[in-house]
Amino acid sequence: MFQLDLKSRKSIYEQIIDNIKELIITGILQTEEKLPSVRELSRMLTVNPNTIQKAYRELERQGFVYTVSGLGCFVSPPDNRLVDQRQINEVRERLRGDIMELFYLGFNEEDIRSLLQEMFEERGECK
Amino acid sequence: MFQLDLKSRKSIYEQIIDNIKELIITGILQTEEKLPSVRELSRMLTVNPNTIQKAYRELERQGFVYTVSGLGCFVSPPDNRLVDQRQINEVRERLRGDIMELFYLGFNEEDIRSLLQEMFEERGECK
Amino acid sequence: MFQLDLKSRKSIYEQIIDNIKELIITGILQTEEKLPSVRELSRMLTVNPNTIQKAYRELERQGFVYTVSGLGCFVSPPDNRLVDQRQINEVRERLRGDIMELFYLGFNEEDIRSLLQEMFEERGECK
Amino acid sequence: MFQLDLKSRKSIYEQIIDNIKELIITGILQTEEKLPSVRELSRMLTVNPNTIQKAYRELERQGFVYTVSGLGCFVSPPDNRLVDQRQINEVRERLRGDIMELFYLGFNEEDIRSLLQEMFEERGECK
DNA sequence: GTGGTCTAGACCACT
DNA sequence: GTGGTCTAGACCACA
Repeated sequence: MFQLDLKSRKSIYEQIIDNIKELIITGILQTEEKLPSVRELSRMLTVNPNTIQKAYRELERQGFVYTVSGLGCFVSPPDNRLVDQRQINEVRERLRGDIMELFYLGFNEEDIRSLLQEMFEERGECK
Repeated sequence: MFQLDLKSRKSIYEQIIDNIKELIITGILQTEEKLPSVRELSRMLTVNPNTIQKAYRELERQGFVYTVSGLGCFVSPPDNRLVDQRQINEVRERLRGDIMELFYLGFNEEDIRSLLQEMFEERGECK
Repeated sequence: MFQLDLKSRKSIYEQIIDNIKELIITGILQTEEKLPSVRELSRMLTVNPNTIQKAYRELERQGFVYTVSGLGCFVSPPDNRLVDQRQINEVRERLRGDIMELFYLGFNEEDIRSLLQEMFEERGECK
Repeated sequence: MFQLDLKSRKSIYEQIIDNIKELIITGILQTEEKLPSVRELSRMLTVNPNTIQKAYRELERQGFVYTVSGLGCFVSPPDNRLVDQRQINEVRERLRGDIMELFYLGFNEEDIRSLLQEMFEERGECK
């Protein structure tokens, strides 16, 4: 399904959230599709079940998945997902900082535009 | 100089790093300019000196400033920046995640491109 | 594990770094082996935990260990070492200074060569 | 005469000591040759005179130079220099650590031997 | 349990 | 004055 990077500074449950989000956003996990159970994913990633639980709970809070007691965890339809302006602003600010840092690292506008294009194409493929 | 957001999930020293980075990248702090001393900034932000020093040390590690013991902390000239591939990859990955999140939040490619253009223009102004 | 020299001019955290580096380089601490936790080593050496953490963080920065929050600190596999030219140059310069000092202290080229050979053999043994 | 590296982690007075030691060891500054006066060197390096003073005093303590009141500071003849076993051991230990670190950074015995040879030749030239 | 952050306050070396 | 190190002790998030 995906790999964790223990060496990363990101905590494990954040990595799980981000990975699953990405699988949903790119459409690899489709609406209403069932996610692996907590215990199953726990075994797959050799990670403490509590950690998986915490990630699932946060994904639910953000509206990406919903849980049916006794059945499991499923991908929400897109319009159930929580989209608030605050979240958009957060992403924008992060994006802004990263763009500035790329400039600082020697990238120019053109470089960044083609980097973006690359990412668009990469997304096109997984969709 | 800048304000801290104590409610932020970012730690204080990270906020300091990001703020100073931005002041340097946008040219508000110029090459060889002296940063406030550890104690001075500590007073300005009412933050413990150790926290400031931690931020300064990390900025030094990343090549944004250099420190002369007994004199203070100064903005590095651009060519002394530590540009290693690892750093670039980190930014790329963050950028990638943000772009994907924007898609999820309802942005399309065109929206993102104009967002980028906005940022380029904003940068043009402060330069 | 090792002893600190409180009379040394080297700071405590530097001594810790150097000692652990040596344990790793000589293979006494093996790849993926867990280092003592911050608090544990703190107790072993009767040194403040902050000081240990500073050492661990620097070792991480240099690529000798990696940290998993909540789990502990582990020896990096050799290929994850951060080998940047800057680091090599630092060692070279130190080496150069030491060689020159040996000349000054009355050693000649042959003396230094056999000193080197001694060190090679010593290393052969611990490997 | 020589350049200081303000970005270095070494303190300024240590850099001055090391540089002058090297000039003496390599013979660029010859026995009985007069060193620049404190004020003169202070201007040359744009460094506080107290810092120069401190470096000269330490060089004197180590036996590299001697001071004649009212006349200046002169290079000592080699046999006046202070050579104690403790000093030799310090250098040896540093050397040992550096060699080990080179191994860790991917150098093998042969690499190190030729590195050494390089340094010998470099020294031959300045002598 | 683990690491990560922060404060308050002390002491030292260097400029 | 400057930065650098260290301690003691607190609180948080994560596994």
